[in-house]
Amino acid sequence: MSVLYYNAYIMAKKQAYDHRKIEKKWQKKWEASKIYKTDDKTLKLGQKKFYVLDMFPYPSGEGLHVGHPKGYIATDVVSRMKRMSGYKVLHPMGWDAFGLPAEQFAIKNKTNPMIGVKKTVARFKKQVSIIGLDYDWDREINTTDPKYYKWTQWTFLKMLEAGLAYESHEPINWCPSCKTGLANEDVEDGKCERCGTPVEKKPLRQWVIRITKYADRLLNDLEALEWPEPIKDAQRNWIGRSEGAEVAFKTNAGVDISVFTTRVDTLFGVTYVVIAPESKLIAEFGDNIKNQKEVAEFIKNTSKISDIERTAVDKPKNGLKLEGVVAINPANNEEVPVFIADYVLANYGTGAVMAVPAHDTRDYAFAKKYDLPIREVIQSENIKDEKRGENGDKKNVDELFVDDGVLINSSKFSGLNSEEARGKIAKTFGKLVTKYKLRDWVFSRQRYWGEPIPVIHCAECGVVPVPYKDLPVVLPRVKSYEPTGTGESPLANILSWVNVKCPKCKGPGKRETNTMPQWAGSSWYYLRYMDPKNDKALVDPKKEAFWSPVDFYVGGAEHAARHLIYARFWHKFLQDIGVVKYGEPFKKLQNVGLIMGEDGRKMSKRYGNVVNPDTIVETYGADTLRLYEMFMGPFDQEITWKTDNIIGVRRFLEKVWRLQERVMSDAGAGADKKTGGKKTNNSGAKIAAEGVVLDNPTEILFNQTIKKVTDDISTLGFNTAISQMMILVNQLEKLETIPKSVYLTLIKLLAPFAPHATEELWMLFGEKGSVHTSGWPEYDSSKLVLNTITVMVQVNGKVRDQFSAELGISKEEMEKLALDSKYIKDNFAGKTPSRIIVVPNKIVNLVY
RNA sequence: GCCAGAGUGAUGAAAUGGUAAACAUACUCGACUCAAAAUCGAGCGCCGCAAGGUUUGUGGGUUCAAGUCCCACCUCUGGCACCA
Repeated sequence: MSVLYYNAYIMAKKQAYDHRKIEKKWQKKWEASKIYKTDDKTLKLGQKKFYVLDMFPYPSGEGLHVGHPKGYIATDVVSRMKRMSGYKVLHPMGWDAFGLPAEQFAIKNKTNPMIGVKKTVARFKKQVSIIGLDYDWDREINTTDPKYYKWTQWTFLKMLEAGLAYESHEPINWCPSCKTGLANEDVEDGKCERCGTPVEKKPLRQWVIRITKYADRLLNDLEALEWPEPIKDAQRNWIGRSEGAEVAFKTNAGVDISVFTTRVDTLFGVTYVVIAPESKLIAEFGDNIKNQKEVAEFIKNTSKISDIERTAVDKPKNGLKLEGVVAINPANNEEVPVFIADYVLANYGTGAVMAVPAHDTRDYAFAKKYDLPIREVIQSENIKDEKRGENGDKKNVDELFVDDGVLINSSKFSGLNSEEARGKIAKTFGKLVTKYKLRDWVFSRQRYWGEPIPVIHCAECGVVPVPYKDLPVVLPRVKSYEPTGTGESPLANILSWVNVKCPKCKGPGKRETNTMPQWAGSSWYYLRYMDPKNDKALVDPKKEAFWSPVDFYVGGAEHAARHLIYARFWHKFLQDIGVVKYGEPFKKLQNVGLIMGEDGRKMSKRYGNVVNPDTIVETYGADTLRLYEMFMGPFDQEITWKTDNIIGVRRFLEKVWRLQERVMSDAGAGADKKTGGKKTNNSGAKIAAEGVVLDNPTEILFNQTIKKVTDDISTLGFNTAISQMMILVNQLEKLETIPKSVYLTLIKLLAPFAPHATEELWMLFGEKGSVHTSGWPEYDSSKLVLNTITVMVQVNGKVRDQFSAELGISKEEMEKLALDSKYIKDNFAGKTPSRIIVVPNKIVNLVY
């Protein structure tokens, strides 16, 4: 049915469920009565608390599409259910608003980004509000608020004090289009994550955070987290721990080349050594290098090509021999040549590798290209000698074998397997070490719209932190937000801001003009919600102790290796300096599956497939939108939006609405308080006096529904929770009368999903207060199974017949009834089964 | 290449090793209606008029019993990737 048509239909049904009136009314009332406000005047440790958090959004100018609120609705359902269950609930919302999108908007419109952010926040908030989410808006935060970023800067200074923040001049990832340096995490496939431009290497002074110091803790503490395994794996992968060995190769230049390898068992197979073109060793070799000119040229050419070209896997490896330099393999004292090559990375391991072409794909390709010797030192345990030349001569063997195996040609280590050999060889010729792929966090951006890094450069004193009392260092207004592209941020042009006195010597100083990356503010925002107005501390320790950790965190999987790593790191640092108690910020994490456009592509303006939630709310209602997004499919799964399918949950809500006409007082409940004036007829009064009870099958279904909805919300099986309620409603529809207590229980179960309609019905039945602060229903565990059961008769595991019986029927009785069944009599008369398996109350399997 | 996840009707999907396809959409037929919509009723994996048979990516295995557990393979999705 078309949206237009449905509109007309709604208009015609004035008597019926009118979501427009109901939803606006209750949103206003809730706002006025502040029923969702989190009261933290009294916080007792041990009190039932639940902190449920959405990854806060970046309020972009485009506004919401229908996919954005999916996660918010889920946390809303959980938060409402927990509130009804008697928990003290914290469910806040805020804005992550520093960074490029807001800045680009500012450049385009020549307005201060603060103004742009205000506008987009207002729009965003309005869109979120009409969905009826139960946020405590008194706790709203914004990362661009100086009162907020004061504490982001404060933490940076603490890191500086702790030696975790340092200045570096190493070449970093540089996006020539965004004109800023990027962290490793901001580079995807060698391209800028933001704009897709291939990233270049650029030597630049920058602030870097020593996140690598936390690598092992970040890795080990993953174990205890209730996070989806794929996300944990992504983090493990990103941290990339490898156990290996460092071995020093002496050179004729008097400088050792230290190499890192995970395959020290192949040490006897080294036929050359390769160092990264950026390696400092090259300078240290000095005049020993005879082909200086070519080397300089090679280095220059390598630095020019972008990372994306350089790291393409199938790209031929380029290298150059350092003439005049030889390294000595400590294992056999053999002299081997030294190369520089683009396939060796300067910032991993030691920036130098020992090349074993017989047992490493890259070394093999390089050796083939430059015609270098290949020496086999590992043999497969399975394959015998068949692949090798006559007389055991392995000199010209060019077979590539990369697995573990048995050592050959390795003096006294020959015959050991790879694993044993690694330990022994490392001990003899080097040392065991652990390396991580994780890189230190490049923390400077040469852009305007970010938190100023609170340090002052003084010619006399060097880097001087801004005194804590002078925080925040407020981002000044500028005329132009354009990045300069020179490696300086636009802030450098505001001399009145830049030029300050050195806090130490009172001499002339200059403010740092780099700003922090977008991920800074979001690394600790969940702590600020606990205590949003505190000007004396990042968070009050008592409040932190009460609310931490976040019990349930919901957001997109794309943050696996960025926000979620940065936040964990930041938190651990705050733990180390005593600001927070626990080592992990987010106890349980759940990913939202994306909602795709009807054409199966990502929802985007570009494809014209964006569905706006406002339209859906206007046409079908917020409650319907909420139910639909929860009913679509498994929560964490990517799913295609289909406006046509919304009608199903809308029909369900209307059925629930209409059921109110059949509601009667329960047995013994006395006169009905009022059912909205609808049930005052004679028959109704009579039944009310006598009371209504459910028949056994419905009563069982009713209790099963309470159980299933309760369980499913906890395990995020929202879709099955809703279908269970649909089953109950379909059953209740068949009844003449419904006990009021049953109906009100249904309303409560539905309340987290459809808060407006249920609140209206709650009121219509004259119940006190709000359904959302009423208690969560409990089920009668003695009434979960039917008295009469259906037993299946199987032959060799295939269902052939069935019979009904009383619950609790004995095994013997079941067996007898099965043998008496028609199918068995017709087909197996007179035959005795070789085996009979009886599953109590369920199945009899006869094996013939 | 490495790591992880997923393959079930026309569609979204459901199923503690125990009746596969619940719930919902679409579709077909019927009731109501001058008519349409809404609503209600019936049907709806595949083969078959029916009785019945058969079905969870492919092939094997474990089990009385497999969508579910194990092995191999195919396909798709996501993450990582010259990380030594």
